[in-house]
Amino acid sequence: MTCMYLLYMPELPEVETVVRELKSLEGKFFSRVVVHWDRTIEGSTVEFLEQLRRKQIAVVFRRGKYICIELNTGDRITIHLRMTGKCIFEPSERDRNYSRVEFIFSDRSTLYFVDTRKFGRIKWWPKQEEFLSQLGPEPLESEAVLKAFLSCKSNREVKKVLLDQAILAGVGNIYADESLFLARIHPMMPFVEVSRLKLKRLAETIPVVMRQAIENMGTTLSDYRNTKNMGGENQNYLKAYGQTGEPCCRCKTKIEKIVIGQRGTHFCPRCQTL
DNA sequence: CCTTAGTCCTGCATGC
DNA sequence: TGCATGCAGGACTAAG
Repeated sequence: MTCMYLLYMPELPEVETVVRELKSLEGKFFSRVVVHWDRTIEGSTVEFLEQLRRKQIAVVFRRGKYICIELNTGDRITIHLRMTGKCIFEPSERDRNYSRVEFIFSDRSTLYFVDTRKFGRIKWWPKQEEFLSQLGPEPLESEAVLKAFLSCKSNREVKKVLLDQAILAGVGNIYADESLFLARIHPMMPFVEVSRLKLKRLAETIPVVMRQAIENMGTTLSDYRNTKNMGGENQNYLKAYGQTGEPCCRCKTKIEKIVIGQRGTHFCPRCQTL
């Protein structure tokens, strides 16, 4: 048994789990913000700090894979965790070495943005600016997903379409593989060639996969932790992702791993045919 | 319009 | 044991 080194990718369910905890920030005032790694802030860090100065948080919500923080001024802040980003109130010793931004509030509580690989991004959006307008619909209702599919005429592989945030907002590598496995669609299949029946099946599957993962507080493979530094449970329910060489739960054929668009893709070659 | 490759980053795994 | 190398990847950008 080889020890698999798996990365964590915060997708919609992981971000949703974090956002639910970050709701505790609503009503708090920024007291001091410290930026340790400048590139974490998109745009001008000086302006970022200026715009947050003494402002109050009104609402915390999620859009796709973005954590959204709306201020009383109507301006917003987005946090994208990318690969290894974490929002933590009580960092471990190790976490402290990778703390990129710290938000200190007037009640003396502190939110640490910890990010080993420095891919995560935090951005301030003025009230009047168009906000995350390039994102597709949320993949939590099968009707919305089917509608998005039916208006998509892409010739790209179905897996690539699922990862395209402009088509659906929030699906990432893990849940794309899981959804395609459950819907029995080969990830390499050109999207336009997927039958109407299979598209309908996929549209019904994705929200189920997402909701189940939210219920399980997300998938923890290596780095994912919620704000209390605890992992989720959904990794125990994965049927395709990270199961390379393991028997398919339906037909016992070994799960294979291929690369599509520079991303590891797991599927059952018997259940998911071209 | 499309698709592909490169970029950012670092820890961990592998190989010699 | 130690050191070099390569791999992973979300979103963006540049090139073809």
